[in-house]
Amino acid sequence: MVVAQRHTRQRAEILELLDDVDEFRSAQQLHELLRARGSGVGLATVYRAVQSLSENGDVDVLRTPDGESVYRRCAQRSHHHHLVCRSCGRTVEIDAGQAEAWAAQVASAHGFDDVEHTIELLGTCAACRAAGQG
Amino acid sequence: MVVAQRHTRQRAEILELLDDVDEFRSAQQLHELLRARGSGVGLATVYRAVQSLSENGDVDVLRTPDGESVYRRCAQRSHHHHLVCRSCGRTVEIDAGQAEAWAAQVASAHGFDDVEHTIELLGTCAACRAAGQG
DNA sequence: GCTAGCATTGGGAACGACTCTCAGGAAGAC
DNA sequence: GTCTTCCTGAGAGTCGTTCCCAATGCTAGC
Repeated sequence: MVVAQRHTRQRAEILELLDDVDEFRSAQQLHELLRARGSGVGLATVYRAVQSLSENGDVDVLRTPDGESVYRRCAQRSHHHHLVCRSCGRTVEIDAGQAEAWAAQVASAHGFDDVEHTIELLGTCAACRAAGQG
Repeated sequence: MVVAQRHTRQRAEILELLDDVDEFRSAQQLHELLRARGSGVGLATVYRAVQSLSENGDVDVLRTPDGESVYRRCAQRSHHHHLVCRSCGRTVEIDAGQAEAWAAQVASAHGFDDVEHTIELLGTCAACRAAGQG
């Protein structure tokens, strides 16, 4: 049976916040932002929400180098990858067709099946580079 | 001044263990394996060792989906990627020239500089597939 | 609108990976 | 052998995340 996803104020607030924010944010950051907006949503609830949202494919999850999970509501619901600015967090959604073809080919060359891939790009965007040099 | 890396029994044991093991292992697993071998190396020491080894490029680090860092001594010291069997952990080191060219090109198309990339492949190897089907 | 049933919530405790602290020990220079 | 300095190990601490459970509040049925 399908699990009934109840519509609650908390979940709505979290979704609304995710729509307002363009960068990847951790659950803790989202929690703080909600508090700053005057919402009393609990941390555990934020964790539960982003988890179920990511399971449904409504938000994308990334792992930061220090092991924190960060979440973002992406324009594309289909499979894609991210090019993230290490300085300002600006995120570009990229189609990874070429890299995926490569991944599939490499995998089959080594006799591997059911291959998933992790492909993320981290760089410095033009604006931050200009700001850094100026 | 260059930091002097002292040669200790513990570090030697950890390196030796890493040479014996072909799959990616977490610090905790390495610690257990050392204990099983009768070595009294402490967990903190294992963490310190793998950290400094990975900083020197002597071991490769990966993050498991559940946020654990896993380490492996690779044949190639130069930059490469991994194709890992999700079932038995068998690891193939792959040259990622093509994917890297793609990454660099995508990045520059969006005005990004100094791009690092994370590219890892996870699949089921031929042996495990055969075993699973049999 | 009221009620019952049940998923959701929230606060705090628990958990797991990892790091820090600090006193004792060992490696390397002389 | 002695001395200096770095390394070690046990346990406490940190931090992100999940669990627990009583209270809350959706939702459906009336």
